[in-house]
Parts: sequence; C-alpha cells; structure tokens
Amino acid sequence: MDSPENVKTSTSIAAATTLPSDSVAAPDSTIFGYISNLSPIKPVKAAPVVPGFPSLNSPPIVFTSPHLNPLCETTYLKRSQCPQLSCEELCQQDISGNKFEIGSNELEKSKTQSSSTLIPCVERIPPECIDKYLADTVEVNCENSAHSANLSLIQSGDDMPQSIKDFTDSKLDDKNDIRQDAEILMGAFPATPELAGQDFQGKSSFNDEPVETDAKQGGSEMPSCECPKVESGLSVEQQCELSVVQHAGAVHEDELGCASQFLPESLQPSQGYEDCSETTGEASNKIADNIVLHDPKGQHYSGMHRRCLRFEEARGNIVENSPGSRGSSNVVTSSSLPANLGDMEVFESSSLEISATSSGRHLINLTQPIISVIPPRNSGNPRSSISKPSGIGLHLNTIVNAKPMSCGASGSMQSAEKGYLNVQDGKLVSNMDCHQPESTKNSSILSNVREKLPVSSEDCSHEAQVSVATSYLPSQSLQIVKSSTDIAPLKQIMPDNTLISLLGSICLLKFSRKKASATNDGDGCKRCNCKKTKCLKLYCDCFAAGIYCAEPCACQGCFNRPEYEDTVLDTRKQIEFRNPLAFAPKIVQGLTDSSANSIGEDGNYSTPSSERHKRGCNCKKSMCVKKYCECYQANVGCSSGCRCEGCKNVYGKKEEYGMTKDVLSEGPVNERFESTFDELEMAASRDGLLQTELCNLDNLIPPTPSFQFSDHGNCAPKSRFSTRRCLPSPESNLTLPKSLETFDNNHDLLLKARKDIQGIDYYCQELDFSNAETVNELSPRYDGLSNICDLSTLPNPPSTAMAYLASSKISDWTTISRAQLCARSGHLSSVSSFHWRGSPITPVAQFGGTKLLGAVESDKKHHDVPEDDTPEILKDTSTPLKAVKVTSPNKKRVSPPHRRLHELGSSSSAGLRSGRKFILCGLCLLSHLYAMH
DNA sequence: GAGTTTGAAACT
DNA sequence: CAGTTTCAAACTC
Repeated sequence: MDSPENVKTSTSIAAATTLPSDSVAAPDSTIFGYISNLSPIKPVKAAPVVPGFPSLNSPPIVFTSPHLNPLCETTYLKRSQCPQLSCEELCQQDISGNKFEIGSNELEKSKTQSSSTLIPCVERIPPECIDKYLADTVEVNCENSAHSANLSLIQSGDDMPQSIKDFTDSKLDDKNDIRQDAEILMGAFPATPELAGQDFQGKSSFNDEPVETDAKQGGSEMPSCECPKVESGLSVEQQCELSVVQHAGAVHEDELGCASQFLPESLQPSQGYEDCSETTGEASNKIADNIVLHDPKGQHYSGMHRRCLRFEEARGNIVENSPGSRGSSNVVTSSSLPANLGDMEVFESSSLEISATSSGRHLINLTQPIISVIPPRNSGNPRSSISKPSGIGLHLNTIVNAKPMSCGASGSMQSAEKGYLNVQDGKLVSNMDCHQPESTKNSSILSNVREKLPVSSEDCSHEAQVSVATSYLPSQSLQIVKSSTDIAPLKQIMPDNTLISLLGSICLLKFSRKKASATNDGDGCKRCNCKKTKCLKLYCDCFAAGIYCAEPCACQGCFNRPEYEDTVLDTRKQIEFRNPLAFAPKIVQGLTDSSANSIGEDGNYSTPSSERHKRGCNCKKSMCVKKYCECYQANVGCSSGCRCEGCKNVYGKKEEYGMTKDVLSEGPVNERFESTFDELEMAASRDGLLQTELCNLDNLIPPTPSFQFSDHGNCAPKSRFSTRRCLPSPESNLTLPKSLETFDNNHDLLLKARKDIQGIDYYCQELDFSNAETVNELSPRYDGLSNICDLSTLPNPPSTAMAYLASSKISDWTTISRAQLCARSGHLSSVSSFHWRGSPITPVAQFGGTKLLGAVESDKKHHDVPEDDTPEILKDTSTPLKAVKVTSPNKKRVSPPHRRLHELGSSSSAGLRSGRKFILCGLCLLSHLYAMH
C-alpha cells in the first residue's frame, strides 16, 4: 500500500538507487550526465519505487508505451497516501500561510500524494520560506532566498547584461514585480549559460560565471529582495540546487519584455529550468507564487514544496503587491528534484510563470493522469477551461481532460525539460533524472503546479488534484507567444536556441500538465476494486494508468504496489509487448470535429473537436451517454473510429464527426487537405511512428513516452490531452486540415479552424512570437496556443504559423513538423526539441524525444522482450505472450513503429547539422539509451 | 450494499 | 479476425 512507510521506503530506495546516477550525473553538467540521470534509462532498476511504475527505469517501458512518458516510467505514480486530504484544505492551509510540516514522513507523503494523486497538497516548503511566502507572497523572498537555492541563480546581477541591470533598476520601484522576477531571471540566465549554450548577449557563455546551486549562495546574491514575489523555495536543509528559474510572471509588456529577455536559455537539454514569466496581458491573471524546490538528492524532498494557490488569492496578492505588474515572478528552485511540475502549471491567470524546472520525467509523471485536470469552473477565471469531469482513469484518462487550462493560460511554466536545472560548478545543469524518488518528483512537480495555479479553493480540489502540469504547458507557451512584445525582447536578448528551448520547455510543461490531470474521482484519487486481476491487468484502472494502487483502492491481492515493482514492470512489459499501445493514452487529438468545442445546441457539452478516443468505443446499449462508454467517460465525442450503435454522445456523435470531417474536406480552398483525415489515419495505421509523432505532438504531455506512440492507431482523431490535432507528419505528406485555409471569413469556421490548428499551435507559437501578442483571446477550452494560431486575431499571422496553416506545402510541414513535433513530445527535452523556425539558428528539434525514445524502446521491445515475461503472479491468470499484433488504428492492438531507429538517425543527424546543443544532447541521450538497451 | 448491466480486456 | 469469456466499473435498486 502506499502507506507512508512504503513511500518512505520507496523514496529511500529510490534515493539509494539514484545516488549512483546522481553521483555521476551531478557532476556532470553534460548531456550524458543529464541523460544518465534519467531513471528510465538506467540499467538498474534504480527507479524509485515510489513513483509509479517503476519502470520507468527501463527505457523500453517508458518509451514503448505511448502512454507512458519517460517521466512516467520513472514515475509510475503512486497514489497519494492521503487521498482523504482534500486539495482544498491543503491549499487553504498553504495559502493561509499555515506552516508546512517538513517532517520527512510528511514530506514523503506529500510527495507521494502529489505525485500519485496529483492532488495538490500543501507542498512542503522550508518553514521559513513557506511561512513568509505564504503569508505574503510578495515578501517571500529574498530573505528566504538564503534558503532557497534558486536565488542563487539570481545572483548575478553582475552577470547580467547592463541593459538588463538598467532595466531592473528602473523598475525596482515596482514592488510587485515581475521585475524582480526579471532580475531573477537575469540572474538565472547567467547561471545557465551552458544550458543556453549561447550567450546571453551574444557571448558564448555564462559558464564562466559560477552559478551557485545552493540556495545559500543564491540567496546571498540575490538582490532580490527586491523581488518580493520571487521566492526560492528551497529545501532548507538540503542543498537545493537551483534549478530554477523563472520568471515570473506576468509583466506588462514592458516588464515582460524585460523579463522575457532575461529568460534563461536553459532550455537546452542540459538545462533544467527555465522560467519565464510573462503576462498574458491580463493583470488579473497574475500568479504570484511559484515555488519549486528540488531536492537534488532526492533524499530530501523537503525541498519540495507545494502549495495550492487559489487564483483569487493569488491574484489578490499579486494585485495588492503589484497592481501594475501583471505577473508575479516565481522562482523555482529545484533541488535535484524534478518536481517542478507545479511550476509548470500555468495559471490561467494571465501571468505566466515558467519554471523550467520540471524535467521530462516530470512531465511524464504528470502524464500519469491520475486525475483529470479540471479547470476550476468557478475559478472566476474566464479563461479557465471548462472543467471536465474527472476523466477516465488511466488509460483513458491519463489523459486528462484538462483542456485548456491553457486557455487562460498564463501560467508559469516550468521547463518541461526532463532535467531541472541545477547549478553546479557555477553552471546550471539540468538534471534529467530525478534522483529523487519518482514519486517525490512527481509530487513535487505536481505540487508546484498546484501552487502556482491560482485556483479557487474549489478549484483546488479539482485542479489541484488534477495534475495540471501537462495541460498547462501549452498555455504557458501560449502566453509567451501571446505577448509578442514579450517575445520580441526575448528574441533580442535571448539566443535563438535559448528562446527555442524555452518555448519547447513550455510546451512540455503544458503537456505534462495535461497528463497530470488524469483521472480522479473527485477526491483526486481514482481507485480500483479489482478482485481477480491483482491489479496487473488493464482492467485495473490504476495499473492501466501507470500508477500504483493506493489505500483508497479496494483491490484484493493487489500486486500493483511499489513493493512489487518488478512484477508490475514485468507485467506491464508483457502487456506492452502484446500491445504496444496498451498504455497509450486513449484519448488523442482528433482532426476536427464540427460538433466539438462548444456547448451543444441542446446544451450538451462538446469537447474540443480534436479530442477523440483513440480506438473508439463499441457501445451497444449505452448509446455513449453513460460512463460505460470510454468516449463519454473521457468527455470526448465519438468519432468515425467508434463502432458504437445509436451514438448519442453529447460530446460529439460519431455521425457528426464524420460530417465534420466531410465538411472540412469539402473546403473549397483546400483540396489538398481533402484527404487529410484519411491520410492521417492511413498514415497512422501505416506508420506508427509517424502517427506517433504527428499525433503526439499534442500528446507530448502524455504521460508516457509511449504516449507519443499512442496515436498509432488513430492519431488523427484524437489526442487525449489537448484539444489539439495531430499534425501531419512531413513524411506522411499529410497536409493541414482544409479548414484552416478555408474558413478565413467564417467566424465559426475560424473557430473550427482554430481547433484544427491547435495541433499546430505550437508551431505558431514557436514560429512567430512577434505576433503572439495579438492573440489575446483564448477560448476557455483552447489553449492559448490555439489562439496564437488564430488567424482572425492575428493581424500578422506569424509567418511560420501562417505558413503552416495556410500553406498547402507539405514541405513546410515537414520541415517544421518534425522538429516541433518532437518538441512537443518533449520527452527527452522539451527544450532540446524545440525548434524555432524563424531564427536562422533554429535549432531543430532533433529528437523528438518521442521518436527517438520510442524507437529505442520499440526496438527494445522487439528484441528484448523475453518470451515469457509474465510475472509469476499473473501466470496463473494467463497472460499469454504473443507476437505483437498489428492492427489498424481502430483496432485494439497496434504494431510498434518500425522506423524509429531510422528516424532517429535522421533526426539526430539533422540535429547535428544544426549544431545545436540540444540536438547533440538529444543524440547523446538517444545513443546512450540505445546503447543501454 | 448487493445485484445488474455494460463494454473493455483478455482469451480462444 | 471474429467470437467468447472474463473482468471491473458503472449503474440500479
């Protein structure tokens, strides 16, 4: 069970296991070190038992199933031990400034909880910091910074470019400050030079400057006090390596610009964190706090702190403190803990906060969708996406419904990067792996997210529970993009790489966020009641979701527990062998659905058209209006892939889906898009990889690396997390939906187009920041990203975005898609993969983490899977191993992608050509992983 | 809480 | 691939 003891044990184990890696990694600022840290890759089962499927150790598992993100692997999530505790309560407490208990036990618990349940429990924060922080977000601070490692990042005002300094100085006046954040960020940048791999001001690196990971150092240096909002969270006791960054948020454009400028480039693979705060443009949306603590050593999770912020409260704080400033800065300190998912969250409130801290794992973890993210309906944030019912559990659910927190999006991002940045040797190093127990990591991440999320108490219960991390990323990115102004400065200041990486990280964050919000019962915990399957079959929602069963579960003879990690992993492996997509998210983005995205005429909900159940349902009697129906349960409409009879799915009827499709195809303008759907589908069926890549763009968040593959079957139609659509892969020659071009004049159509475009939104964002600002609106459901893409809103559609959207040229897609897609997938590195088209430097997302990883994994599966992996436990139940069946997208079983390796090579090569660090890192990582296998 | 219904997962 | 069985969630009472 997830009793605290277990958790502890697991954590301790994890720590122990991780130690070696840490030792290696820690010193290593290099990519390898970073990579090595990744638990999934570790040859040894180091993976902390705690977090979910252990497995995560094994890359294959992670990668293999689309469902699982690499992160996920490591993080097979454990459920919160304290499901009972409502998020709300926690949040309230946090908010109230109640002290957090740091007890190791509690910490672990909290970690566990957070990770598993995603329920936002109060994060533990060093008492000092916490108290102050909570009490007064504004004040948080610098003082505390002493404790917080993060601050160390800030240290360097010295390092900061003069302009920046000036900037900061000029704005010191603001108390609210984002400025402070900016300062922090600036400090951070210097710290992260290597990561950025580029000079902040054209200089090669900041490396020279020592960045101190230690909170102490940071604290000392931080001028900080000036930046009230920024806090560094830090595990006091532990050395918190800084990993963070962030900028807080929302800043006015001016501020934003500055802030943005300061954004660390850390996006690079090595980098772990990035913080970018941006104001989405809404003052209301400021997010005040983000504290992310990472415990470098994992042993101490105390570093992690979570809080659930309420939007209102947060806003209030922010407003009070800095009426003018939109964004609050958030500083995330991460110890080695990857846990910054919380950071990742983006508040829908306008302010963005980006904390790059989260590592890929985190993302993955997030993916584990224990809870479906539900945006607070009452949050008062208009942007907030419509909350959906908790989703389906696991597989389905991993997906989280989170739709669009992003809409509101603002959020602070944490870099989704797998590693969080740590400052070592004066350098920021992102630690891919979390030495920490995965659970902890997860929890931390989640918690962070939670904290940042401005959520009403109500929301807390929902959102908090929901692992928001995944969902937020996009939004964050959106925000960033949105404020073109913000971006512009960034561009000026930031190297393309950095910027790109940043964006990528953002994307990752969002994804992770989505994942996080998987299933929850309302209490944030989904529980199973398995009696015969021992919770080792997909019947078990917990198992299917990649999480361990917990106390709330009423299962009998459960083996889905950390103590049976091996069994769980083996079983999982076996299942994946049989069906690589078994753990893939069931909900994937669909192309377009006319019915989607709006409340039905009849008052029915409609989900983003893009989301559809990957495999489709087969309902005969429930008419898809009951939870028996997976589509309905996931709050997605039925699609052509469904074999349901008498479909009355309020989220979208199968017939409607078909109609929509037809309509889109009919678009006068785009004949070339006519076959888009079919092509996508076919491509998907044909090539798992492509699909994966394409489809998974949206899915990146998805919990598992496999997640990206998940779409094999039907990438086109669905994506769990995001409303986004799958982008056609260049290879597939798929073209954009007709709708995009076709509907220029029709508002409704535009809406649809947006939806369609959502899949592309990243591109848009990435592509052209300058125009981002124009996009302000975010439909509640859609991620800000989509908005960015919104043609109507954009006076000057980003060239890239437009190009993508408008251009029928496949080449464009191909060019961009892959890299960007990869970026989305973000597994390996949100950062690394990020591709900014506009810049000459444009790093190409080389590895789409997804692909590469997936490839490796897939291969692995093919070769490594033992004939009989069936766990002893299950043997009696019979789980025959059979050759993997290849099936059409609609079929349950899908063949694993075969091209992965090939693609890897290509992608990697591309990356090399680009000369980007990311790429290199990615390659190294890949090679490393591959070698391991 | 027990029993029934339902459809996915597993199996043949 | 189709059909059947098993399973656990969803639902009903």
